[in-house]
Amino acid sequence: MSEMTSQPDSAGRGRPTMKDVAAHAGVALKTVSRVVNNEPGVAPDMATRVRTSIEELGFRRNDSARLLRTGQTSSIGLIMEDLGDPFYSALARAAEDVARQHGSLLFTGSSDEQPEREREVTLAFCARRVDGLIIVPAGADHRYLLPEIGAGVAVVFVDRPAGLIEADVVLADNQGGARAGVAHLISQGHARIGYLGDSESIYTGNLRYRGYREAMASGGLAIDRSWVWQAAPEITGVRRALVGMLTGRAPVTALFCGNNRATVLTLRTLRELAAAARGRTSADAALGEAAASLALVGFDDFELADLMTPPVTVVAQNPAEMGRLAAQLIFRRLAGETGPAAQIRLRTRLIPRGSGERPPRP
Amino acid sequence: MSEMTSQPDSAGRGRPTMKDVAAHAGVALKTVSRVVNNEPGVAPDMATRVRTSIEELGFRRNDSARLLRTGQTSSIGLIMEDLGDPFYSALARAAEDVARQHGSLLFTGSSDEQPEREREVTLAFCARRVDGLIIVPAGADHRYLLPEIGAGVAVVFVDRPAGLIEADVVLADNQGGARAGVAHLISQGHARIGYLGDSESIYTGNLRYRGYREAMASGGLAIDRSWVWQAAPEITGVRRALVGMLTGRAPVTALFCGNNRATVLTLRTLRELAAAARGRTSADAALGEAAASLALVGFDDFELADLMTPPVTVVAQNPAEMGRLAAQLIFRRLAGETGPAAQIRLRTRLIPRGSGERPPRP
DNA sequence: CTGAAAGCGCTTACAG
DNA sequence: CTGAAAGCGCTTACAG
Repeated sequence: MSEMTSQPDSAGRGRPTMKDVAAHAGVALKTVSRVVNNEPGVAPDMATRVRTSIEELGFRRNDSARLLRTGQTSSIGLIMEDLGDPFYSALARAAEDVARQHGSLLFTGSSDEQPEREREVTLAFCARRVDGLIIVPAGADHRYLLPEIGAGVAVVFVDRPAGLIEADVVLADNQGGARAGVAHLISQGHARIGYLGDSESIYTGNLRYRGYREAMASGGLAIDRSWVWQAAPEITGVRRALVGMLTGRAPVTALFCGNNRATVLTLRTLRELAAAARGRTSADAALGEAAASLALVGFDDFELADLMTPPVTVVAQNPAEMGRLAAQLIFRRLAGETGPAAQIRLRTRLIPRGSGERPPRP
Repeated sequence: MSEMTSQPDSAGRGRPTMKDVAAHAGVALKTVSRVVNNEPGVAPDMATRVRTSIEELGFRRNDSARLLRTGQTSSIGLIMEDLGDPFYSALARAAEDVARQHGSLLFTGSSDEQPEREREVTLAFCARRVDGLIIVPAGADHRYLLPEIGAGVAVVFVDRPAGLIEADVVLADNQGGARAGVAHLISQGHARIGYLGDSESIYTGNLRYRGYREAMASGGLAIDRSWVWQAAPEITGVRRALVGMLTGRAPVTALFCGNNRATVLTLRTLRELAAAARGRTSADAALGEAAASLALVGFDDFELADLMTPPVTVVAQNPAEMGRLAAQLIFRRLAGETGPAAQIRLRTRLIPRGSGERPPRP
């Protein structure tokens, strides 16, 4: 009275196994395995019998058990700063597609930029014996991965390189991109150009700032220290920074933003400053005018940049391409490729839309 | 010469197992298991010996093997339309956080709105014996999940209900939200209000369109069929729809957009129409003016809505809250809760920002 | 406190 | 073509 229904014996416990199917069909377990895996050499009538039992019992192979025996798990793990951030979710989606093409499933986890959490999530993936790891690192020391790599786990870093270990990495051309963005502003006639971006302790922040300085130097332009603001972008800091840059002894006429968040917060603040200027003191009015006419180029493209007023000129990265390449590197390694650690550097693309083509205010 | 190094014996194969640790430490395998799992009742010196061996061999427990024995996998699967879409990635991130709190890992997969792919990804998760599934359904028939549910897999649907099976579901108040959005436009004096959204064959598209009709009926307003456009939003269709609505015998003065993409495409098109009007025929100019003054309310909030010109009034859902609640339902079920299928309906929130408060053009 | 045996659900390697 | 045995790396249940 329990073999003819697809419901399991008791509350949730005990799904049918190959053993159950074998008993039901009156064959050996191995025969069931052959049918399930489409292995050749099973008599047609026997195969039919097994398939019928599978159907009746509602059997579905337990891949976890299979993979334990096989040694592979057909899964990879992706660790990034925040799955909820459009940059990373685009990257994740692309990685997912490559994984699927290779019959792999994708675990995703967020580190919130905390090294400890990166490590915790990564090791949890390793405990499940993922075949590969794609890591957007938060930490600076990845030696904890050495045993994993030694055991054959394929590891690829994205957006920032690994710390203290050799590993494949997919990067954007941070320095070159920033240089091009700032050079673009210079070519529009700007000489007083500010920089607002991440702290130099962050890999990308460091390189983009360098790009800014290089471009200024190439243009023969000095940098006033009141023009530079480097910290994790949040609204209060950005506001203070902008007011400082726009009202100092040598107010900037253009600004380069080091990342996505910095750009968006800047846009919000500029609009606020411009609005606050109406019907106020002449100092406010001057600040408002400066805010309203500031030229702007941002690192990272973002949705709706083209619908801003004016549309925002950006130096675009391609997160999907980064995710795709990283995943492809994983599967190339898993397929046996043994060359030295690869370093892929993706070109950035300057997209002029309006905000970066404004002339300097007289 | 192979026991003192943390490198495995041969190329990638063979990580140290509990058996290896036991041999190395000269204890029984079970003792190693006790130490690894912090079970009580191990003599301190023995525990130390085992820990030393673990360290030296670089042992890390294989959770897959453990979970095979335990019957749980401490993982859940999330299937949605597109992990790369901000709406879904916000949902995914929230689900990830809840999973982490419960010691679970998260598999993510995209269906691209294809029923077959939804099924394929979902069943792949089931083959790994995930403990639970969070599904944003693409298909309309989920009976294929019956064996899984019978076997104890917790299943929760999000954004749209399950098809042909009973299951927990977390929904937004689609109809009420749309009704409120349209009523808001009516309260601003609009009488000719268009609707641009998904086809009625889509669950949310159907309900939002109903909300639109209800609000119009409540306001005693008739709907001209030239005001309604229902299809998957893409730029060409949206453009044709808008030109039609703005130039017909009874041009609309306001528009309600049924979702995120519709809103964004509309904004893009309106700007284009307004720009094209300058220095053209008088017909173009009239169209441009109508486009430039159109009042707009959109279903779904989106980043930078506040920076549009004018800022966009929306009926906001809360994807993170949806993901959080869905994951919580999963773990409540896994904890033994056996009540009937829950249906959670989340309120939407009207956020006036400017575009929805414009008066009708005379 | 410690351990030898059986088993989770499959596949691998080997007989018939 | 079919199957009985061993084993993947752990935990469970039971002895000492």
